[in-house]
Amino acid sequence: MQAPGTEGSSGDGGGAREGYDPQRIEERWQAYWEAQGLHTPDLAAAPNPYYTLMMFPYPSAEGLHVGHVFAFTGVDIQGRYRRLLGHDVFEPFGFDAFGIHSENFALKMGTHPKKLIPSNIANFRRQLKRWGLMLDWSREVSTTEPSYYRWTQWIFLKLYERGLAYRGKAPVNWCPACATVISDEQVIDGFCERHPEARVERRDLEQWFFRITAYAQRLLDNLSWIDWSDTTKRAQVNWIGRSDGAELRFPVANGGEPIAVFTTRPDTVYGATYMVLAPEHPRVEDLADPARLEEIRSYREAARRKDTVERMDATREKTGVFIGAHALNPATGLEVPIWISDYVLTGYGTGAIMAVPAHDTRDHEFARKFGLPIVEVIRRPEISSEPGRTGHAGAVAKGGGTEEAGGSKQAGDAENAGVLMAGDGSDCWTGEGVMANSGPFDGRPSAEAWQGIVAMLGEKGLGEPRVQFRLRDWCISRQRYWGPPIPMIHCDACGIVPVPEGDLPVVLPDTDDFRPLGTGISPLARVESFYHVPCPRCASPARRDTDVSDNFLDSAWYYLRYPSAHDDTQAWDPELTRKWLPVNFYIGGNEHAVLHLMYTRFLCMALYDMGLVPFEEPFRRFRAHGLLIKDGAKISKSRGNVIDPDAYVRKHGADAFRMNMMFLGPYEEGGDFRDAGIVGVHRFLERVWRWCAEELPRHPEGELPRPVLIKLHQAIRKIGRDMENLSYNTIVAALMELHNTLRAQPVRDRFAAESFVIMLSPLAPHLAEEAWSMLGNKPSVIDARWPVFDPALCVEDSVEVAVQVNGKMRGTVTVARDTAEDEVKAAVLANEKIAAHVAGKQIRRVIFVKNRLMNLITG
RNA sequence: GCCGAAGUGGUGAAAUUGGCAGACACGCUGGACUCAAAAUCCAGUGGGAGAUGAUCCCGUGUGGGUUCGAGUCCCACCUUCGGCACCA
Repeated sequence: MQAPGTEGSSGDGGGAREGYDPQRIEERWQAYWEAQGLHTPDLAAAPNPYYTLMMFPYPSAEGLHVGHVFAFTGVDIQGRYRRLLGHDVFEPFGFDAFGIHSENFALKMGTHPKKLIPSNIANFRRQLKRWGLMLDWSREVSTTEPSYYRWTQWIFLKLYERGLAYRGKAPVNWCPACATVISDEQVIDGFCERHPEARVERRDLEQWFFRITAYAQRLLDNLSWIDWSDTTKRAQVNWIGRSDGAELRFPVANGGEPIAVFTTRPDTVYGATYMVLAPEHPRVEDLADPARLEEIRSYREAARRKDTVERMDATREKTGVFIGAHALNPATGLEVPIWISDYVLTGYGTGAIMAVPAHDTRDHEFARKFGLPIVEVIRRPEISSEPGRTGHAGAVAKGGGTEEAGGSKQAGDAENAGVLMAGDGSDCWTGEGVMANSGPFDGRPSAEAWQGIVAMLGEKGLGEPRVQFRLRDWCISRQRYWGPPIPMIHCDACGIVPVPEGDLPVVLPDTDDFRPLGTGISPLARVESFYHVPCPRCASPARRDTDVSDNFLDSAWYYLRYPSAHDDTQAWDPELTRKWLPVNFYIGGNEHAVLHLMYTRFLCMALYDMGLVPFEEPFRRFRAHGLLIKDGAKISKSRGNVIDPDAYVRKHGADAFRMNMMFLGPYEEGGDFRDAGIVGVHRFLERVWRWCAEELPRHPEGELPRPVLIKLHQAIRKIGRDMENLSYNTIVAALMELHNTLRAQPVRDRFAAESFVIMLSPLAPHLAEEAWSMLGNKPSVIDARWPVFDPALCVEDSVEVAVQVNGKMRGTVTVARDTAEDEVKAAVLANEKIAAHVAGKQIRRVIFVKNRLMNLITG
């Protein structure tokens, strides 16, 4: 194909419209890029690999929305910038087409998802091409292709071999709207991530889990060195939730195994006046007084029925039942009653706690309600010793006073007995202090006693330090249809048997009967031809697992597949993987901080441990882009504030649309989408076009004045720096500023014009390509090199020095750069207006910052 | 409650180490061109005072502080947003 050339400027193309015509320019160059294969690197031969990645979407029927344009453009700019720096850039794309979203849509339309996906994908591809993204379409992947999910299943088998996939019965999250179990990460404040109205229920079901908790410490440790957005890392730190504490064991009063608790405050053990077990704790029935069993069982039943929202509500009144048994406080040796209450969670720590009502607000509330003893063991430090805190402490006292009126009398009685009963919540001190009522530890700082107490109990075999993580294992099975079948077979004789690798893929059967019933049994359990299978081990009739795996497993390894997209002998080619991975730069939304991004890191570490990949972190650099909202609300179909990108592209062109997105504000902060600025960007591009098409050709070639040259080199330096920091909004501003300056010059300077066009090209690739040709270059500008600035030309010859008198701005003086203090002072005093401010006063002191400021202090 | 980010003109925003607050745009006002409009171009545009001007005062959420000098640093508070949260 012939290069489109500069017909726009020659004006001889019959019917060519006057002026900047984005539609025509953009479509022409897109066709050229595609025909030339400019976005398809030779992965095996490329000497200088650079892998940029955007989060692949699920191909919905609505098409891509502005949030996608915003996210993808930010990645594309990086890709184009790296290419101009001389890298071989690989920027692939694919489709996350499995999952509940696609399936629900298909159910709504009464069609099979398989039938809907191809047209949706075609529409996505059309949009993405129209936006001018530098995507390598030759290596597109779709997670629903058996050639892809074969390897998803293979990964499942690898994890199983390694003991990282296991089947377990546990209370799991059941979303009634999804009609399947979901993972902890998909539960947001007790509601389903996908259905903000659906309260998540707890169900006891046998499920497949991935042992992500085995990697908790490594997932945490590596955060210290990976180059990721801080916000994302912090979200992961919170989610992993490491607590440093101790496991303490409380002997049972009438014999039997001691009860273990986890606590972060072993220093308060002398104040543990009772114990609480989770209602589901396995020892409850053994320990309980048989006379109380009925009451206990009904409490357990009530707790079981509560959904996640209720159970997580920390404000609701404490409930509980005494089980009629006692344990011995391992420090004091005193008998303490054992209760059950649903404020203690099963599945965290040991599912049991020691209750220290004097120093834990929850235990305090519980003790107050049930009249349990409260013993102070840590003296609160004197508030008055900290001057800055008076106001704060006053507010607390006031708040406490209004809450509980009857508290003070009890406190008085208790004090007589040598025990302090707290009058209200403010008397429950949860901070550090000096030990009291704690035997040999009295008088010592609590922070110090912490270790001593653990050591003392350790000697008696009743405790030791322990680290606890909040992170739970990843529940991977889904009772739905549209996903990769879990490659496992259940045999009555052999138990669970993995599908032999050679039999992969386990193909998802075609069926029109895929509606989920919400019974906890997958739709695949209704497809006999699917689940009837001989046991691979003993050949007797067996049954396939009828669940499918979580959609997030599909996306946890897609980045490994792109370079090897066409390899049907292995999931990824080791050679290409070593060469192109880890991904150099990944950009995506922070809503995936603990979902996709955590799962992907876990899986990568596991694959690394198995020797299947040569790195344990998948993404060298990750940046979270901001969330794009509209009128202060999240963009969503249900809110009816969806923005159609195609309409903007039709009206202003892809270049203006891309650039406007980047001009909205800081890329990593996101913000409100508004189209008010797009006309400004459009006007700017129009001026650039006119400059290259009409103005520059009229100007004589010549040298730019030195100040303009300095501006140019400063702009090159700034834009390069901003590219590294993703400060796209200031790049747009800098380009506009530079263009305003260059355009005012009546000469044509080749370096300046080309530098400008090259720096414009990552943001507005089509116009830049057109301009590149109009400047007399051969396409493509993609193959140009980023301009290099001259540091000597980045500093002005003369500078404006700000002049202050007593710290107030009184004017400026212009002097040669690096002029010494005396000379500047002379210039300042020669300035009448400034001199007027010091007239008749003595200059006591002069503050001078070279090239910037002079501040005269008078007496 | 814990952890973190942010608060700047009418609007989106900018501002190396503390050193001329408001770059770049949008919008608005006035002007040029036009029969007229659109488009384009030029000028102005934080608030107040000053007859206009020179000039002066105020101004980066609130209140203090450090400093010759604070949008930037410190302390306290208010508001908004994000993560975690009956996690022991």
